[in-house]
Amino acid sequence: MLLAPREGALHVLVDKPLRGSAHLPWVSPRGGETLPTSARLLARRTAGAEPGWMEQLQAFGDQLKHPGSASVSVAYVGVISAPAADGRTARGAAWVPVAHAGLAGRHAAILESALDTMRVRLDHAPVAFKLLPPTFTLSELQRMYELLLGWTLHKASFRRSLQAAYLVEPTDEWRSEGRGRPAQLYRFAPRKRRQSRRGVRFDVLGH
Amino acid sequence: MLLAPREGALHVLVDKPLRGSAHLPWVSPRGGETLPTSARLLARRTAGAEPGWMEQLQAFGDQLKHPGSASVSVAYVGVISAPAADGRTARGAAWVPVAHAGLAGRHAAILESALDTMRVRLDHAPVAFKLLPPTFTLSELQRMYELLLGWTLHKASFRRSLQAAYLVEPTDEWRSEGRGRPAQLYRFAPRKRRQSRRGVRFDVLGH
DNA sequence: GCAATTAGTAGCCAACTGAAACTAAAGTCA
DNA sequence: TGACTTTAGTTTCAGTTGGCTACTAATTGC
Repeated sequence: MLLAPREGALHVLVDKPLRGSAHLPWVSPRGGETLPTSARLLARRTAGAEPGWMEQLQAFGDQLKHPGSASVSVAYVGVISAPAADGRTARGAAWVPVAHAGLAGRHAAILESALDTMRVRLDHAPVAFKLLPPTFTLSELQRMYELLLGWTLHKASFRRSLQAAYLVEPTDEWRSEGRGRPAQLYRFAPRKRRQSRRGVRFDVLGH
Repeated sequence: MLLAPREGALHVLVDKPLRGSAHLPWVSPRGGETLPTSARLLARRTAGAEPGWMEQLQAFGDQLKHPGSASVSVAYVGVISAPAADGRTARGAAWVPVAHAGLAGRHAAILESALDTMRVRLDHAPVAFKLLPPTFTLSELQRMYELLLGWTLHKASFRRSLQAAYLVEPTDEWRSEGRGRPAQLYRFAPRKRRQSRRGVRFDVLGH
């Protein structure tokens, strides 16, 4: 499943057949390919670009047909940066906003769970950074996070925790975007720091 | 991969062949079984009991042999409560402490990653509660968390966040364990509450 | 009665977080 | 030129969280 931030909304790449409902792109891997390679090839073929970040989601066991020969689908999520996603997509494939994906029941559930997983991974992998150019303004970074998360963040808090984590460093360049004060450009430059052992977060054990 | 808290330490169930190094139990599913069913059957066969909690970890693509026929291994983690794990294990299978599992390189890496994943899920699924009897003392609950996490927690903080999350409710029973003050028994009774939208946790984006 | 042991609570302090209000630097337009 | 708008970035404050120490409570063993 491929996601891309386009025109201020998160989009998902779907296959729209001439008749029948939309579904997610899939492929049956050829011999000699590893799973991640297959997924990347599928991305390149359907979206015309390689994802900036990609991770395995889950394996689904379809009906197993013969003893010993299991039929398993392995789902991946990938995210493609906006400019790369503007390349040409495969015939029949189209970017649609995740809010109006119009997928059938099962595929809609996969999409929901994929979004949840991607949002959790956002805390652990530099997904947002891979979707931005090498240097970016902090407002761009925040807008990217908000787009991926689907909700808004507070500017001061966002910058404070970013500062505290030593993830970015300022360059000496500034960018003027027309109106408003020019913004300083930053680059992703994480510095190692010891991970503190947190307690248990009972509050997210939601039901 | 099956885990169980036994004698104050987290144990993992390994297959110990007569010669060669230990490895994790595995199975090639029969026709007509779904993936979770296969995993539960494997658990019952090797550990003699069903896990109280089980989730899919990851799929590994081994070398794909023929076009169209992919060979994929799907890894699961499960956790079995202490009494259930004391049943009879399959021939050649044995519970060993995770700290001294003595697995070969690739399997050792899988174990490490499985533990990490399980510890993250601990915040999101009632893993610890499924490993305890229906009623339990708060000290038992804390010890279970510490055992699964592998580090100690602070009593007061633990109880405070547990209280704030409305996850347990007190019964009117008390248990005396020999020496010391008797402990009140609690039961797992999560009450719904709206999930607040947290900001971004840059601090866990470790490298 | 008194020490030892385990359960449970109170309160302090530092760190974190959300919100609002502020300053700063640019463009727009009369 | 100078008020107004827009975006960037900082400061401050108050409320919450989380780790820690120190306390009280109830039981057994001697």
